[in-house]
Amino acid sequence: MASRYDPASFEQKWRSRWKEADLFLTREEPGRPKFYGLEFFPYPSGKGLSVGHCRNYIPSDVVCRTKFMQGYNVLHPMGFDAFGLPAENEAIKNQVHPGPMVERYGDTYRQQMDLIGCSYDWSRSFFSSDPSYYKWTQKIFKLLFERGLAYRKLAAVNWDPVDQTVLADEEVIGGRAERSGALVEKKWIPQWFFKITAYADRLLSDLDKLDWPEGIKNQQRNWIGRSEGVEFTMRVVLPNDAASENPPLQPAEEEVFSVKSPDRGLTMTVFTTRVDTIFGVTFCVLAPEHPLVEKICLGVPEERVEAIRAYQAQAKLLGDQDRLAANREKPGVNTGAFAINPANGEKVPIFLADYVLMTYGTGAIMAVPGHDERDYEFAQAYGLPILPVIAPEAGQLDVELPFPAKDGFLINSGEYSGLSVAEAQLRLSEWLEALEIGTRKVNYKLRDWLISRQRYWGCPIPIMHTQDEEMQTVPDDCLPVLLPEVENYLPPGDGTSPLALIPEFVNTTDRDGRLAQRETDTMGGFACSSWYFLRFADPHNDEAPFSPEKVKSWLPVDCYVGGAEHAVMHLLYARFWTKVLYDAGWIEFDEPFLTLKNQGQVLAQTPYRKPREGEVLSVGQTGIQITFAEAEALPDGEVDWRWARMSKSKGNVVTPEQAAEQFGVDALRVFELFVAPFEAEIQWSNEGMNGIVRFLNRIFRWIDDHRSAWNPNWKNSISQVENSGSTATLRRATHQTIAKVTSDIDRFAFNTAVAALMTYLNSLDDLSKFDRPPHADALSEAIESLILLVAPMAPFSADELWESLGEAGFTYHQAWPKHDPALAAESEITVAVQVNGKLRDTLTLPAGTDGPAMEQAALESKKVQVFLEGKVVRKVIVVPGKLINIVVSDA
RNA sequence: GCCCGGGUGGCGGAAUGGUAGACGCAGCGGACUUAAAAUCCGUUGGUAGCAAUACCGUGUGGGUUCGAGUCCCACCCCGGGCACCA
Repeated sequence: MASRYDPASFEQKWRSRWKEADLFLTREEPGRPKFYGLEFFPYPSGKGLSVGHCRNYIPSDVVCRTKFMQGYNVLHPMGFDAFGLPAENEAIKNQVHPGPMVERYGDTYRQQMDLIGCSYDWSRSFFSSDPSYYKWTQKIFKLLFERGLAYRKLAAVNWDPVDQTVLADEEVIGGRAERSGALVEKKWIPQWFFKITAYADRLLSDLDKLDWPEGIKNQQRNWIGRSEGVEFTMRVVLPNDAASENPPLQPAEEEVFSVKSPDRGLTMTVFTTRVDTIFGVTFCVLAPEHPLVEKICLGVPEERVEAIRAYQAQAKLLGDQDRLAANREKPGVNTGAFAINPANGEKVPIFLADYVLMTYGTGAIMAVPGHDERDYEFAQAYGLPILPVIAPEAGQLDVELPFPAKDGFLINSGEYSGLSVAEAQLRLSEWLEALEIGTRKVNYKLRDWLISRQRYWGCPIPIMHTQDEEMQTVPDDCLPVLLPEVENYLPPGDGTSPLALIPEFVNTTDRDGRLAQRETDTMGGFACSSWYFLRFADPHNDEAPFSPEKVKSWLPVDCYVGGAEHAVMHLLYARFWTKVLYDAGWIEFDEPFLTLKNQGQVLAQTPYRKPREGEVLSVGQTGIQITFAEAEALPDGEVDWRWARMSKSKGNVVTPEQAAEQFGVDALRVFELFVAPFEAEIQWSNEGMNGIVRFLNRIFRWIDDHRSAWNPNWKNSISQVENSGSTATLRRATHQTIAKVTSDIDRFAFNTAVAALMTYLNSLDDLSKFDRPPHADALSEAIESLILLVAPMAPFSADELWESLGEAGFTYHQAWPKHDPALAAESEITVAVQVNGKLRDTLTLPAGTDGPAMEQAALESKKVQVFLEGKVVRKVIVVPGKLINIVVSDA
């Protein structure tokens, strides 16, 4: 009999029974509400799951199990993000083929997820590397291509000279390859992009309708980086170009930067968000690779050209990371050319400097050193004039520069002086527009999504290059373009894809039957994870990526759970694809994830020590991490134990297998739910786990002690039971707990839900203080409620307890308890009595005591009267059922 | 530098503007035991007091309010993200 929590005796039994019964097969009964609970698509690493990863899966599982018991049709699927660089790199390291390797790793994940009791419908599972899945990834690529949202252009990639391979941006940290540690070089290769910038505005504005953590939404807003400003054209004059001294202003052109033939006068277009500072322009800056530089070189003296060329060469060598390094002095070069400020006709020098980026705005700026910190630094370095044109107060002339703030008034700005910044921005933009040299414009920091990888292990891009150098999509009936089975998939090292070395793959025929060559790039892993949540609704469809009806019945995802590290990449890409599919009419919603939750990490005690003589700590490093064996060997005082994120490299990982062995799965689950709020970090501790084991033990014992009272038909007879004494007390506790646990799970407050169950258990033990035990039906209600309320959190124990009552089947199939507010209501209220806001007494009064009666009882209190002596009562605040505050003052 | 979070007992944490510290861990006292473990009961913010009780307490300083951990302003510290985007 189950008299204590002995997981070894029942866990495996229930795991097998759930499997035999296909317990978690998705129910699709008409007439029930639906709930789609999903966790981030994991890449199955060879290291397996730690109890840290479980923090993602357990809470989500609790919600899905609860929703099912509440009568929902629940979709709770799991699959694996198998394509991509992490898998390929690991396979290279192990000298195996990535396909079988990843499948093996996925199986391990699945076993571990089953171990911890996740309620996944495995019949819907897939790997993103399955041809039956990536066929449809290719189909969606074609849709993007056909809608003009996938294009190919020459672009710089991150090249790792040690590993001889291209790296994704996220594999480059601080300019160095994450794995090899080599300085990443720039390499120019034709690349595929998705035109996510076309959706920038919608991706930004639709954030407002999502129930996501504010921090994540903010990160996306920053990443998209919308800014409103003005783009306008400036005339460019060259030193030996006397003819162009005073030509008329040319109208603005459509293109981003307009370059005109020298005989008609050169112009440059700049973008600014601070058109109000236009009178403060003392120079202009072009990005080093700006096309106008070529024209300028034709009209400046030879020594200038040499300096320009030298600077361009130097700038080209620098990787982006070096360029963006903090606190770096700003190098640049004076071109010798000048721009004319349209506001005041002044001639200012044009510089080249790499602090201006060719990839943002027009690649050219008007520099206002008085009101921009970057321009200020540059002006100081090159001895350029710095002029104040905005002051905190109207008319104030002594402004401390740089003054970048936007709340101020114009000075030194001709007829615009005295206006506020906002007013001046409006008037000056209108003026530039009227002159037809400028236009208001919105720019985004967001860049197009670089999708191609010159690597083997990815979804092939379904494009053919014809003999006429056209690009054709592979016809639907030829999909999928299968990834060829090869022995050697190593990158060749020259920046081409390994697929390019396989003639049988490359050579094909185009739609007209002529010879053609396949695209040999593959898609980065983020493409595959941008639609997997749709496939789960209809995972075995071989006619289409999904049937619109099935997607309509399950999507959007009601609750999406994963780590905050995917705040921008995956979540932005998935939103983008969803909007494209919506625009194409494939689906009827344009946001995939209504609610998003980020779980906190799991930290473990990790040993560090102080640096020894001769050891130098790098910036930000506060100690030297040591192994547990080293820590053992050192004297206590020399080891500095800190909380650090669990990771294999730190040697502080606890696996779910270890936790299950030592404490049982249910203890693991309840611990992770209880020890801190869902979003917060938790600290792994064996003492904490022991506390949970104690709690589970007490549940088993209490139910064992009261099993003789169990009446399976209590629901039919309990309404006849007199509700008084210990029976009333018990039923009140039961119904209060049902209410609390239900609402806490609903709001992801699992820690307080567990606490409520612990409180409940304490009150069950207190029942022994009554002379008469509660009625057997009330006890039965308590037994059943307790088992069912813990079931989503500790499902193995719940089923074991349920069976120990003589009941058949699974708690998963029982209806979630409902609370009766009348039974939950307190018969007495505890009222706080304050004098001048300080607590002086608490009174116990019958529930429903009205305000005046409360006030009277408070004034009669002896403890209170002590504080009223010699005072005058000015006012009495009464919060019915809660509190009385008597405001007094000296007489 | 900018943008988000967050500072509450020895520790993890709880608290729709209304009794701060629920619940748990650790500690202390006791019961059971030959003993220990386990279990059970009690106790535990600080200071003073035999006690009743009083005073002080939610990072710091102000403010709003009958009443502030909670709202507002300024600042300090910690964690995370972004970082020359004109």
